[in-house]
Amino acid sequence: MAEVPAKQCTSMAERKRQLVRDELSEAAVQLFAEQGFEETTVDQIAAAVGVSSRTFFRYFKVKEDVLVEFLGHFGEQLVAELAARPAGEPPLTAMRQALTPLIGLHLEHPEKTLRLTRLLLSTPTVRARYLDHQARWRDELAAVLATRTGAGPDDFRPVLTASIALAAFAAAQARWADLDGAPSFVAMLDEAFNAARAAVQNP
Amino acid sequence: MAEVPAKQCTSMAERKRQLVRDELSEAAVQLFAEQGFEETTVDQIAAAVGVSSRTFFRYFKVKEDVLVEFLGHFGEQLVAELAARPAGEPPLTAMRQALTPLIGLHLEHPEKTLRLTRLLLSTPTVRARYLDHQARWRDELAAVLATRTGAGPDDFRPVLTASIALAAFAAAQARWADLDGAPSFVAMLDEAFNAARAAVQNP
DNA sequence: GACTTTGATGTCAGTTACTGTCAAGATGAC
DNA sequence: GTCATCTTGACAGTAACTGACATCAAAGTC
Repeated sequence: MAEVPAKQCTSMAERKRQLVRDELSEAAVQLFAEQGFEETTVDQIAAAVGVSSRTFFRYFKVKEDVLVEFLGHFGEQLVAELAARPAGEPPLTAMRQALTPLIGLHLEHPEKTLRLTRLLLSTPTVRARYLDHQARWRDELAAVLATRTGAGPDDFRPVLTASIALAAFAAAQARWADLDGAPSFVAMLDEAFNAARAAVQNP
Repeated sequence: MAEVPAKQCTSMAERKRQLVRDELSEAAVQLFAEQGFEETTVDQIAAAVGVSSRTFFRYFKVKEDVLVEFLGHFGEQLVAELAARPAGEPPLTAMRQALTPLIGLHLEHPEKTLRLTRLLLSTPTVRARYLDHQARWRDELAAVLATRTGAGPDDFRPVLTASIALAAFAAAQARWADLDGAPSFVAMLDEAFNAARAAVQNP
């Protein structure tokens, strides 16, 4: 009984789709790491999984998304973590706390995360797409913060709180990748948040 | 004597190049506004100016850059303005002050700026590229701030100060475009900066 | 169990962004 | 005038995408 995979709501077809999707992004990251992003064609990725390139584009809007997707759940998860924070917690603190478990999650596979982060930050077209995703996360996070604090639609605080938190995260992430995956991602995140406070304190 | 164009260091050839460049971006913005970004081909832009599409790509690395380029000097100008701020001024205040004259500059052509901003924020590939440029500005601004404050390379404060200022700018810009070019861009910028302060004050 | 419907896929053709290469014309130095 | 440099156009080629259509398998429906 315990063996039967929890069927939840995911149909057979849906799980099949997810499988193809996972294999595609897995193969893509592999190939990107070996040959670089620009040097790898969509045909190669599709061939590695045994599907046509047309199918690839049915799963990912653009080539870049296969990478962003890989860290893709990060956005959703972050929104979920934020929503789960206690209501009384001040916004920026809530953001800071929401980040911790996700970072821990990613650091379970440090080498993979590192390779991925490097690709994400070094290839211009990928980086651009990544930033665009981050902007979407920012807006979703801001929406959650707005409902938490009851801020009106013309209040800038939610967006800026989300922006600051993501900026701190980005800074820590870049530093972490720069130091070849230094052990203390979380410590750097704290440093970054403190730097944000200092930046505003000394106006 | 006063009639003679200040020849400075720009050679004839260089000015000719600048002319082509300007005409290309002018024509591009025109066409984008009429038909949309994706619907306009590089061939059309080039044809409108009377050059080959090959030449277009000698001036702009990618199609998106012709738009970003248009607001492109913004980054350099911002760095210059920041560098010109008095040394004693606190970093975030310096950033805030550096923004004012640039906004004023852009608001000299409100309808043009508005059309451009809309294109910049609404087309995904353009927006992505724009964010990437912003990230580059952020790093340059951070470098200037670091030398101003004497911060070391492992100090997060410069990057975060720049990030926060640009985030405030972006928020104000988005709101401004959303309100069809409301009159008070500068007022909104102040609001956004205050929101950043508030976001950090209530931790 | 036959029938229908739905969804995923492959194939193919076509568009467009972008790049390398080479030859031709303009420009400026001498 | 002549050589060198710079800019451009023409052409060919690659690769990212997209739309249209046929096919095949799984999932109901009766």
